[in-house]
Amino acid sequence: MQRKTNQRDAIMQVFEEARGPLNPQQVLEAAGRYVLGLGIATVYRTLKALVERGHLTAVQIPGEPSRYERCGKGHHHYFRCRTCAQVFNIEGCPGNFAALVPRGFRLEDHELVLHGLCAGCAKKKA
Amino acid sequence: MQRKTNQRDAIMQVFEEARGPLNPQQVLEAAGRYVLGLGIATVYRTLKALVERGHLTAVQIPGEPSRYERCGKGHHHYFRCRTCAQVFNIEGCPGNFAALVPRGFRLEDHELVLHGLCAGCAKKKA
DNA sequence: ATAGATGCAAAGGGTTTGCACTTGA
DNA sequence: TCAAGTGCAAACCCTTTGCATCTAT
Repeated sequence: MQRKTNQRDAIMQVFEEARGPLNPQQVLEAAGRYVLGLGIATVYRTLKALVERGHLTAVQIPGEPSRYERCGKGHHHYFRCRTCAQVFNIEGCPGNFAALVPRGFRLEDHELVLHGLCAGCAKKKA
Repeated sequence: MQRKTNQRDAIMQVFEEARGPLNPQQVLEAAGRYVLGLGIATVYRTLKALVERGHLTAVQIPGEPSRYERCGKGHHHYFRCRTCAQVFNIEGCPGNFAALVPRGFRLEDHELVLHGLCAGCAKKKA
């Protein structure tokens, strides 16, 4: 991560434009429009490096490959559309889950994923 | 799933004794004590068949292989220990997340995973 | 007897790594 | 110039599949 390259610029640009977390394949397709011949290995290497440098965070949606998004968006959660499989960021957090954990357990963090239909797919279905 | 076999009995027995969802490797290790020579392919095939028959459900903990547990435990969530990586079932559900979803989205389901230290690991650390 | 079930090994899909080539500084 | 960065292909890990063998009925 010492040099500025077209590949890296393209990958970072893609995350600027993203509306939700992206998986490596999506990054390859999107960034590949800026840099022809972009390889999947470069995508993985860049994602990993950006996570280590604190520019991206990994987002795990159960049953899917890792997705990534820019850091600094604050604590939030995700909504995954059952129809189009897109993942959207959700603002806000219902908060305190401490009451759920058994005696002696120490709660440090939580992840919440909502499932359903996004606005677009819900409209199409109606 | 038409015949009764030792392999299948062993695998189902393992789920009777489980305190939380198990991944295929854990099932292989546990069931392998009852049936020597049990193969991983049989585990995967049996898990898949049991899910299709409605005896098991797949549980996805972000960033990990699928885990499985018996159906009929009602709606619940999970707690994953950061130290020992075990996953525990959590009773109860903080409930209504409808307020979080953007206008036009249709909420159908949710998953919640809590992270931290289980009682055993918290005690050791203290 | 015979089709279902199993175990092995090979094949798949996603991710990582080795290595020679390219390129930014 | 020359090491960081890249692309390709091979390697890996987890999961699935093909196939010969075993076994419950």
